Amino acid sequence: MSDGLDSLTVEEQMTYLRKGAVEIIHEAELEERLRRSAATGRKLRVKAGFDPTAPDIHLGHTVLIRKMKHFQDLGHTVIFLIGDFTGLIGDPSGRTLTRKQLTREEIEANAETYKKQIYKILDPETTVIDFNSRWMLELGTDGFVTLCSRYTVRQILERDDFEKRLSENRPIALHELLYPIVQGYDSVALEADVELGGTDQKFNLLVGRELQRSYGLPPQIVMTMPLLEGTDGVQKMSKSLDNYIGIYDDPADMFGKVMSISDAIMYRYYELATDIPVRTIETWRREVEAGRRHPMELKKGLAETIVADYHTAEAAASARDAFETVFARGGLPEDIETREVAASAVRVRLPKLLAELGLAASVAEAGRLIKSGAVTLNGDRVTDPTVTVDHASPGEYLFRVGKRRFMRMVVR
RNA sequence: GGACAGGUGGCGGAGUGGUUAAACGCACCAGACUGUAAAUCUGGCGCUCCUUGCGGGCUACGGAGGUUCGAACCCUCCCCUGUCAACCA
Repeated sequence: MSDGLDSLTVEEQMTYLRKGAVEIIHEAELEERLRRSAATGRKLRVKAGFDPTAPDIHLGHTVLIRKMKHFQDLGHTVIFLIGDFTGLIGDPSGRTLTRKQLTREEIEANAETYKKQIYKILDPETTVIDFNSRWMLELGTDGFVTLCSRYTVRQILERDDFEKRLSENRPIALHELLYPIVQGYDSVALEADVELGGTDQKFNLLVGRELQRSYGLPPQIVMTMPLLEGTDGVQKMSKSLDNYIGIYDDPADMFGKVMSISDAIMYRYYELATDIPVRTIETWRREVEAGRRHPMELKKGLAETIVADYHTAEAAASARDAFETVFARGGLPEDIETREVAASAVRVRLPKLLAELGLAASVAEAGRLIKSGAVTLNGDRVTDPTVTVDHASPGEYLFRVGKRRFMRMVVR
């Protein structure tokens, strides 16, 4: 899809880059820089920062990464910045306490994980990966103090989060105030032309502008992207809320998770997590509203598109087949995990067995699931938690817990 | 260092000596209804053991001790958070 995009006019490039963005500060500046870039051949330096502690990328992150890709498509330099120094602070949220310091090895390992994932979207040949400890450590304590002198407490406290916590009498650790400064200085060190971030990053991105100005550099253009809601459809997608779709989720999982989102949020996923043009999405939406298209079909299409993006078209097609088999026709998935167990004379109670097989979090939990009718053994619903399973002779058992947990146990 | 307020389950938030594994709400899980959607309704929501019983054991209300037949609740010390005060005495 990157073919021929570098021959677009500046107007066309602007349209391409605007897609999905919440805010661009300022459009005129971006346009000007694109124009100059076209004239001089100097590529824009586009930066986005990532947390070194959480290298598991989910669909929410891809909204930003896709935007990076758009710049890449236009021939600009994209810098994937791993905030290994910033990671010591942790972006202030009021919830996060000081994070544990990662070792060099852990950071390297996480970086590798990142690479594997982002190269599903970004071009491995041209993407620049950098670490902010590179210049932060070099800065030294004295340099850091000097850096801090360029910003005032009042300016930092403008940040909504700080203001809120202050008024609610909740603590703010001193080092949290430094986070925006460090992130802003990254833009100085990298001489960034553009910084991308989620809407929640706006303050930090703007600090970058101020600091660059203070250092006599042209202030970066700030572009914010929406935060994609998680599978619950309400809160932003995040690992800690367990409402995320990881791009490394296996095809069946990924397909199922997409299918579980609400119809209302489906269009947003289409818009932010796929490359399908907005016009097409709008057409579909109207068709659904007019009753000419079934929302479930549209959602299956979404799930298939997303799975294909991070796996393969074949994997996506078979995930769809499996989904239809299991849920539309009440059948069984093809690839049920099988556990082999040696025969023994011991009769094991079902709750304990389910816990041991990993089908329930604990024995107590398994008992509850059984009582609530969530468990079937070889297709028969079991509601008595005292049922035991015979291990004595070879045989095969098929467990189903809830709608989506299956396991086959073979006794030999 | 001082005065005052506060620290309860994933989160919010009741409870202030005795059926309190801890009200209620959110989140979460399961069931029903469906399109594995949403909404709605129902049940559940620390761990473990067994003879599954309004059963036994263990763990839990910032931490450590103590008082008591019995403590989240009272006392002591400690840790943490916030508010006020702080300098011209």
